Amino acid sequence: MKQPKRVTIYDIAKKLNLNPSSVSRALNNSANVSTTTKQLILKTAEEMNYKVNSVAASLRTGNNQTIGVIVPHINQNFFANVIAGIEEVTYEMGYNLVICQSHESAAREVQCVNTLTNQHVSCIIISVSADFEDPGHLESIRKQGIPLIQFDRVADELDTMKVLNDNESAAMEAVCHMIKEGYKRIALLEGPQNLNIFRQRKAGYLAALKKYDLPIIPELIVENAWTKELGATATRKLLNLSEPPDAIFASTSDFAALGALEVATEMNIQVPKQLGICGYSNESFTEITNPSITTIDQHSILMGKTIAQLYFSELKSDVSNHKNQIVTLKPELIIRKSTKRH
Amino acid sequence: MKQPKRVTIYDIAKKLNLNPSSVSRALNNSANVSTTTKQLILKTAEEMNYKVNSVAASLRTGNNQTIGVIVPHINQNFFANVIAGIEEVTYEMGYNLVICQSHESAAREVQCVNTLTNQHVSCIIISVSADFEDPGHLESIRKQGIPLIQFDRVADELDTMKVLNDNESAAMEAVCHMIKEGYKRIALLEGPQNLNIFRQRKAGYLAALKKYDLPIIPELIVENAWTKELGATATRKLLNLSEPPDAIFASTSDFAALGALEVATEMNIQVPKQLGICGYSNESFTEITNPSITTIDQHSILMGKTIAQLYFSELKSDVSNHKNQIVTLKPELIIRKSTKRH
DNA sequence: TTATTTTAGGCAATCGATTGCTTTTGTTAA
DNA sequence: TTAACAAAAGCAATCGATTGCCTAAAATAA
Repeated sequence: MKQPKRVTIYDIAKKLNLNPSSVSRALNNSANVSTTTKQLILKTAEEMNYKVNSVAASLRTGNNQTIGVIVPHINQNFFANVIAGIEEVTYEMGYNLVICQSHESAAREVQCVNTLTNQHVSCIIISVSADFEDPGHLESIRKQGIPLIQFDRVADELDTMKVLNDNESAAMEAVCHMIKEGYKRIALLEGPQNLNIFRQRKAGYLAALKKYDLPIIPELIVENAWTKELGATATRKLLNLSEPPDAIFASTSDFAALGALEVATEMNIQVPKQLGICGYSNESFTEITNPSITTIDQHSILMGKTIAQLYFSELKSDVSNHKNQIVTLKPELIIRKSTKRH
Repeated sequence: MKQPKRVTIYDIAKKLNLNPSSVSRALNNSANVSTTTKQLILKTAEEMNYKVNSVAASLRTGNNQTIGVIVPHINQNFFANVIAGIEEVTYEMGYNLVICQSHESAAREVQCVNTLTNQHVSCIIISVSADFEDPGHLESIRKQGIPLIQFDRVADELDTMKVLNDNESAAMEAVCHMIKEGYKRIALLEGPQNLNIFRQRKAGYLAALKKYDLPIIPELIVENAWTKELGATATRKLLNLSEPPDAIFASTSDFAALGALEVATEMNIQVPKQLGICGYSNESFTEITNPSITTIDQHSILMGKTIAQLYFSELKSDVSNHKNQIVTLKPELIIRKSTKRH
């Protein structure tokens, strides 16, 4: 492919018999250029269709106004919304986003981190992959001196900026709501416990049981029921127990809740009368299932905005010895028909 | 924020008493470095935690292995999936994506184009915003010598690479299917006609009517029914006509179809018996509504992959006078309950 | 052993914008 | 008219990696 040579400040300088430095100053509207020549330069730049080469500018200034984002999948509602929220703020500040997907693979996550650090991005925002174990690559980000913000799924032990959801209290609230609705044998579909969010949701579930003096029944706690299919399988198993649960808290996702609902419908078990179902994430479909599914909204767009704002506020406050801020957002329980017994 | 100085090839060269050029060659595994020193350099680079500065490399080589993507919203299923598809291929090739949202605003789209061209991205991939009118900014991309790929929503008149959906034939197929199911007064919810995709879908609708010798009834064609709310409003209006339609083709989106379904349910009109409904896009919820909604799948991930592959194939074929390739994908009609009368 | 060819590595320019410092020009005050 | 100062513009180094060209050293051939 042909690459026509692009106009540089040297071309403008030569044409006007000026020095490139003056052209640069004029374009950046900085001091020491007379108004007349500034006008002239701007006009000529326009005429010659000049576009700044921000790669060169980045190299010189060491600041590339780019933020890297690493998420498991961009085509998942939650992450897509978080990114949209981040972008809303960064765009206003003239920053760009470079987006990478880890595809839930730690190995690929490491590669993403490398590409971003090589690019000298101004900041890296990450939500770690499902098989995350070793935070070595995250530490290397800090070693490079690049600000790091973890969100949602984080390496707890790492001292970085964080934007979190209060999963524990949200889960607790959800389970308490179910208990108040009269459910007594509440099953839990849990996610991989190496991820903080799933540990917290489980903790919330246990706390709610404890609060109401309900027993913890191990056979009602099902590991790794993350997808619709796994949720369905787990539900089928649960409902075939000699003492089946009267409610299911799909702490992993709304998809698992949907799987549960489909199995219940298929087995002719009435929701919410015979079985209560609560999901997690407020996916758009939860509103339109029959019955609609009670779930937890994570305010994903707000989360994105919060993340970006955190970065810019840190950027301004150049106090050298400050603590890494942790912001926790409160998710919201959305009560719908799938748990309304009364 | 503190920015510890990063290790450069000069640091490595100094430490080993070598020339930076040798370090560069060793790191790039190019010729003219002995195996011994190459090993030594790689080992030292590793030890010193060296990371290439790809900004500097980009400036020198003029190739930054970055592709810019501009879409209206990244948190819309179709676009999120297309991007995921693009990323799948570009990642393999060692390219990065810079993603921008136009938020359906032409003005903002122009700004996105500017940021991307300033960054000298290797390619720009775009699906234009809803209020798109003037392709000036797209032409400027070509003037800068940056390859441009338009997809889905495109400026027809502009000679660029394109990846399209065959909206017309898909819409025609959908409407023919409805006619075969016995629907006779089929309404159309249409989108902004400045966008090619909506013009094509309308054309498909008209072609189907023509094929079966059905009359075109202007009062059954509703403009700008794009969202769930607008779809609902339009449906309410349609169903209150003296001669209401017996089917609705929501060519704008599944959301409009969902709005239609909700209004029908609310008015106690049976779907599909009294009213057939067909959407567009195969959003995940269409499968789980009651009844499930007939729709058109656009193979969005495949589209993304196709776009990326198109870029790389063009990159290889450096024939200087070639035509801009146009790839058209065939969407797939997904027949569900909302149109199955028989 | 000498001549010739490879191979390894060094030198220095380059990509394009930015910026501290110096010089020139212009303006004002003495 | 000249000195003093400010404003405007020029000079040149810099950011870090890459690469064409050149030289020195090593390997091979004569």
